[in-house]
Amino acid sequence: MVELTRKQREFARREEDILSAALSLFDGNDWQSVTVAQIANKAEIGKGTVYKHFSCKEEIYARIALSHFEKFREQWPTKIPEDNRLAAVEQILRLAFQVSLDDPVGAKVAHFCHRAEVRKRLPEAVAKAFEELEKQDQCFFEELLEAGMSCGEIPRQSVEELVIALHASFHGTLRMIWDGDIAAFKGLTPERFIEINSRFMVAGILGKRSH
Amino acid sequence: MVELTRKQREFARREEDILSAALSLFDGNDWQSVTVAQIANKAEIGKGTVYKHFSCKEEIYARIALSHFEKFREQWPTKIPEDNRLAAVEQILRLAFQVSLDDPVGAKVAHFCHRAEVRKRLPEAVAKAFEELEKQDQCFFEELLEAGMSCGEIPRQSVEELVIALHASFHGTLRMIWDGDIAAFKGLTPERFIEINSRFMVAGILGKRSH
DNA sequence: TTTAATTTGTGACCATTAGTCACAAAATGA
DNA sequence: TCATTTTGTGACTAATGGTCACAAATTAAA
Repeated sequence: MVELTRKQREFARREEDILSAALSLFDGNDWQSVTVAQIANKAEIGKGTVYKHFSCKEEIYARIALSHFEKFREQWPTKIPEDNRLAAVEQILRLAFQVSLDDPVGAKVAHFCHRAEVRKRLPEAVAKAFEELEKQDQCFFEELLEAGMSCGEIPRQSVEELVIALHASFHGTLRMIWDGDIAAFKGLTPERFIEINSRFMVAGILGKRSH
Repeated sequence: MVELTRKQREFARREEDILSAALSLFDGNDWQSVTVAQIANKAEIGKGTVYKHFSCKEEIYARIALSHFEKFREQWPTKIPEDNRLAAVEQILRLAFQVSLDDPVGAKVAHFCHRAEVRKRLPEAVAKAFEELEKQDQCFFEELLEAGMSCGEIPRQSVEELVIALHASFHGTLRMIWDGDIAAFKGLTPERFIEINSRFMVAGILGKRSH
């Protein structure tokens, strides 16, 4: 009985070893070119062993992404101020950006996992977990915006459309960072880039709609 | 003399054949998984011949991307109305989106070529051509926004920061389309997605800035 | 204890694919 | 007619994701 547990524990620990080896190797700029063999090497195990834990390379990505989402979830505010929903929206936006800056590897891998082609390759259960997490976040955000509009803090507009637009802006910001696009703007740091876009997003929420 | 020209013409025509074969194969969703062998096959030539025209696969991408930029450039407005710069900004924004919808393959390939990793692999001359085109577009856009602020149509703010934020929103919008991210929003067409984001971007230009 | 069954680890091996190269074919020029 | 240059080609190489037959270790049964 004790032996069985020990064996299971060691198996679980090996899985952690693989994930942390992957994490450390993904730290560079061209993380996508890290090979399974390199990960196995770093974790000091055979390549075949990796596939005893993960069905494919994408599942390693997915596990790192889910762990990133969890970090995000841990810092999610439990209580929303009743008197200033706009500030709450801005707070969550900035929190999301901050978490991405704090865990850059997890964030860029997570964003990579958004791609339809990647998702297709994931095991059913993992893909489901992704969808669930996203849906929850989105619902929460929608309710918050709705509440803000009800009490007049945010101009009345389609909540669904606003969420969609904020999504695009958010994704665009992070993807430009992870893909090295912001290098085109000389001397622009990720921090300042995020600051600029956070403010733009708030302006977009408050701005006059055409049509 | 005539013979030489004919040979050169045929060589050039073969290059076009390769590019158009690539274009037609990239039409599917997983265009990145199209192989050089498939392209050669479609163009009815040997694989080695492809490399007589292009130094690497990325250069094929780059050529398609440049041709896409050209299409964009052709429709670029020659004259900006002096009395309504905001409308002109919106017009160019929508033009950029429209060109991307009209030439989806070119657009997604062009966006892929933005990635730093891809650029690194391009021949010097091609990379230079990219940078040049982008710089020109950006300068033009900056001047337009500056003019709009001067005559009070657009709230006074940092032009540089505004351009950066619009970039992020624009990139995010298109990337979400090309990467299949908008499938998460049930029934959302690319057209409507773009419409929503165009309006959000205008709202962001006009909206109240915090700080 | 001994033996069978199950779990876990492994690297040689397979399939695929970007890119190379020695050579073939064709055109050009002397 | 023959040499030189240009262009075309597919077999070959290297790299990499993934598989599998087998080895080692653990557990269960006899």
